[in-house]
Amino acid sequence: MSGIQPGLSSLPLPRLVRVEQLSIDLEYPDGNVVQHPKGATGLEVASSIGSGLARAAVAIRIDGELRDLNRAIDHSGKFAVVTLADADGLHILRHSSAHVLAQAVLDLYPGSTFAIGPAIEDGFYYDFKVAEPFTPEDLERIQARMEEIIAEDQPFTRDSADMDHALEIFIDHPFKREIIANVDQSEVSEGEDVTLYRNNGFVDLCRGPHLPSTGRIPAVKLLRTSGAYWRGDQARDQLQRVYGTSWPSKKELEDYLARQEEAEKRDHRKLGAELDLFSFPDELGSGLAVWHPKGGMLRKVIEDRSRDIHERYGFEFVYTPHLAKADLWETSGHLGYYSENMYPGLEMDNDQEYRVKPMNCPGHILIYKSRARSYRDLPIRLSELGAVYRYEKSGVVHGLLRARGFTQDDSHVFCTGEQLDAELRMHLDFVIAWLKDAGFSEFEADLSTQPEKSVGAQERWDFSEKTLADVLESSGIPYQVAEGDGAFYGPKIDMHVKDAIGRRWQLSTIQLDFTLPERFELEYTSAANEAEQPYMIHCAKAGSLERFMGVLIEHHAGAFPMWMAPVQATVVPVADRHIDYAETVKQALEGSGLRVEIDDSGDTVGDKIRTAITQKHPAVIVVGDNDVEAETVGLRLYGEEKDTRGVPLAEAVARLTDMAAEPDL
RNA sequence: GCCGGAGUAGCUCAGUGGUAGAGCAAUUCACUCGUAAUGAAUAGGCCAGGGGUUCGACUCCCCUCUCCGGCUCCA
Repeated sequence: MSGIQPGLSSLPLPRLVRVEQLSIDLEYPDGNVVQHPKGATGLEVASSIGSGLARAAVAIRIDGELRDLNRAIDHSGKFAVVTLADADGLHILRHSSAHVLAQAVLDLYPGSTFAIGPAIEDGFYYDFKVAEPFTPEDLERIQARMEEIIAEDQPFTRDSADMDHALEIFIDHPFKREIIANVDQSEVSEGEDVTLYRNNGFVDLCRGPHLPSTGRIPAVKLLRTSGAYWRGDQARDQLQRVYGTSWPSKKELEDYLARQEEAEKRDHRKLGAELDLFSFPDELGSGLAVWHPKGGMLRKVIEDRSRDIHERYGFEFVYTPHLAKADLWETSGHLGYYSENMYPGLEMDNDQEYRVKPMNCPGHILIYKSRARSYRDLPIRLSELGAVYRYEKSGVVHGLLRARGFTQDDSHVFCTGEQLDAELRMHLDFVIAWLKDAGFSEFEADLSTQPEKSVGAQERWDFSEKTLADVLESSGIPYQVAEGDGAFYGPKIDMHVKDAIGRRWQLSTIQLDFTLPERFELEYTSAANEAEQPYMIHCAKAGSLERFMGVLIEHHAGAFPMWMAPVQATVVPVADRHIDYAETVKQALEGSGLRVEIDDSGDTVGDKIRTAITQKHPAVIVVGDNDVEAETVGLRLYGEEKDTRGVPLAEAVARLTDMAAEPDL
């Protein structure tokens, strides 16, 4: 591949210092001032201000609008050179890479046709309809052809066509014709019905901008293929999608691939097996997990924490069965609109059908309804670690993140309209406290509002949405409004966290529900002695314990904060004669509530330490002759390469106990 | 559910139309060791399950199950 050299991201960008009638001066951070004539093309500008920038420049921004580098700039001088170091530059790089991909595929597979090929986060893809699905060998062939096209450094040129001409150009490409037919005329410039980009005979429908030429792609790699529906619609053609990534330098490509590998190492399914936390035995069925003792301890710690914090926030604990009569699910409406996700009914002798619960709400509602409620009873806050079963489609099951059986840390609050604001504030506090304690520090919320089809009184929607927005606003948590993205039964806040390697996960959800109180005819008696319908808030702070723990495993890469680690310390006796003392040490630690194991295998010290570190135990305590005599230990903490020897036992216990303390409630 | 890939020892993976292999883990023995792998020996398999082709199938074909990567879905 030819083109740009590494290190461009450090290039100094000029600032505009003077605009006169005939010229523009740009001053570089190093004080160098360069002049060039007004009305020059972006390419000329870039050339006139230094060869480094000329090589780095991929586009130009004029008055905020991105343009191809080789199109003339305007005469205002309000422009900025865009390089691959910019987000816009990267986007252009990836979009241009997608064009090269399409060009390569159309070259190599005559008769194939292409659909869309956008830049996406970290890369790009292109969708094709081909006679045979791509194989891994095809991917290599396509990559090789792409590299040829890049080596040929074909210039990208912009062109436009009227509708009829464009339809003619893409006569053999029905997906393109469909796009052309749907072009929104309000979005194209005057005189150009559609814009096209050409390079060396290849032409694609595109708004641009593009790199000046194919040779400006420094590093590109195809990653995988998959099926994808045309326009995301299951009922339409299934196309072959090719994913790839491209970067400003080979180094950055390699770094990206290394990050992907790092993410793979954190995969909770892999760590779950390595750390002996859980498994998904075939014998149970897809999406059904068993928790092994280590994972079970981790889960117990999290469940205990969940109960403690629920109690602190004023929730009461309830228990509801896993089965209920079909009638209940009829009343709740689940059989009407959720039955695809429900396990089939169990027929009983007396003709009674039972269903396994996919949600906990109806059970909690029955508790509410078990007696008449007064406004004096509200708010009622019920919570349960409730196991639910949902028949997820076979292709979507994904370890703990998408299982068929899972446990929600579910709660339902029933309150009056006046109480809604305070309740929602409490929920948001709760959720943030919970997530922070688990080790997350970056949060983003989505506020999803009323969709087109919805149920419930409009005034309730308006009031609730406003309250949710107020609560979010005063919390200071960054959020975005997902207009129309709410459930049909109510608006909601979804809380996302960023993990240690920057991925975004949705965990907590706080949802209003206007339909269940209606369907179950929930009431309370107001101060005015009138029957009122309560507001109902669903909330899961972790989401599901399984999913939460899956995310935790990936976030911490299996090295949990000490308070949740299933084994907090491993005691390693140097030789068999030290086992008695190791036992003493273990008991001392256990006396302070620590979870401790002794490695009394016949392995060498080095081997035992290796095992403990591989298992990511927070502390390794080595005891030998010196320690027995002096009542000391050798202490080595996870992540530290050096140990500390001769630590008095009492001090080690105190230190570790301190380190293992749960965050304050 | 859809498209593609895969399923061989507990794990990671070789392998071939002619009766199955390695490393790690396990077990046993020796070693008793001071901070990331002590040595030797042993054992371990219905090659995911079922059907077919063949003199012969782990290998080729079909079906099922499970997993992986995506798509779609996650009222």
